[in-house]
Amino acid sequence: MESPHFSTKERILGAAEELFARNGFAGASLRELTSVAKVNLAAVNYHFGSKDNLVNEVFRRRLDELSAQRLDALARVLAQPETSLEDILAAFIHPALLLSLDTSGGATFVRVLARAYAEHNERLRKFLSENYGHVLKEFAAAFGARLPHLDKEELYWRIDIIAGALTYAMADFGVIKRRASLSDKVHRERAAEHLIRFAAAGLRA
Amino acid sequence: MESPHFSTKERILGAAEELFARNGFAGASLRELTSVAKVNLAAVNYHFGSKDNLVNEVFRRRLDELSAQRLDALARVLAQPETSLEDILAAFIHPALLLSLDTSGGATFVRVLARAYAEHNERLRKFLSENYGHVLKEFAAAFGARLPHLDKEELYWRIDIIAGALTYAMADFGVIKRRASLSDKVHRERAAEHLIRFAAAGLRA
DNA sequence: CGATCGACCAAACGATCGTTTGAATCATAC
DNA sequence: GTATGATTCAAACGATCGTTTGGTCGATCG
Repeated sequence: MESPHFSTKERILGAAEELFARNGFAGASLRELTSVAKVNLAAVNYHFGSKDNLVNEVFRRRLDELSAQRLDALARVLAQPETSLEDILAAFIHPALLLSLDTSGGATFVRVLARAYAEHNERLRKFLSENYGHVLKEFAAAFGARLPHLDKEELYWRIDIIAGALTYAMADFGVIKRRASLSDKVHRERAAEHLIRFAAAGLRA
Repeated sequence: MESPHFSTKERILGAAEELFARNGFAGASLRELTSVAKVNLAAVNYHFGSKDNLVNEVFRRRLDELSAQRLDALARVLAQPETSLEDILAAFIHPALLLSLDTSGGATFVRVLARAYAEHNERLRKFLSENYGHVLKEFAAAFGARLPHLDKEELYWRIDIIAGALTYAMADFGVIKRRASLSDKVHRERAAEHLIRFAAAGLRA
């Protein structure tokens, strides 16, 4: 699964990403995880202290860059003379799309992200909120400035729905499978286009 | 939690609904479950055979009626001289809204439903698809007849996004909490209104 | 060379899991 | 009243979980 020239910590993180996506956090055992990573069972506690902290590090490895890319893209479109809702939505969605196209684990991580939304794990939610909550806040402000006809409550509702739909779509949660003739790349790019148009229309309604 | 005049099977189903919503299917142990239900540990295997089958029965208890109500509502709006997208969406969403307002476990069950979407449990997905997949098929046909400008692929994508957003919204997945001044009933009714308008606009785009 | 320290390993720890067992208890029918 | 079948019960089963232990390996340095 993971080439042997990766370090022990990297192999553990890679296997964790894989198994967390497939079986959830509680459903992935350290024994299966260390077996996939080809490391000793005790290596997880040695390098990461505990399984809980391993979960945190799996997120930190990807979210630092994803959040930076999203904020970069947002700043870039806000610097334009005119910024459409579609631009802001693209700034949010495209970095996640790029990550989902990454062949070295990024695609798997997007599914792990969806797991985090779904499981109500209070410890994990706190970690994510404390470390990456400011990203959502900045996007909410950008939307709000361009939707003055929506009061704060209604705006929050719609952003909430968009975040849910995005998570759902990016993680391939749906029952409908892509057509075999379409490559994964094309499949995901179309999903992003649909989602942006869908969300923009919903926000303006 | 559950009044003692309920039968053992009913107390088990009620406690299972509660704990599955809070901790997921794998995360809810039979020991905590039977403790909440005030029944013996062995009662689950005696009355339901296994934990897996208990999960199935928790769904069957609610989904039979929910599916019937959705199909009833769909047939009713399709019998009208003119049927809008909003009508069809309401036929899908309103029964779930009613269930989420039910104070005797229905509200909890909606969160269990969202768990089923989130967890990729193959066994459970197969059970749900085999028993209730025809409902989604009928709604897809109704949408498709009114959206001739969308090819099949695009239509499926949008319905998929709507189903995800609905699941997300109804289960109160979002981080944004409702204002304390709003009652739960008003809160959920507004969510349904927003979702219907949002989804209709997205489908027409 | 011997000492040192981080990395790795097999093995075991205590806890918890779903499930099974066999006896006790209850209601119902004769 | 007593036999019968369904239900409930305490207790234990084997399996698996995250974690810890104590020792071994191997590179680095004085």
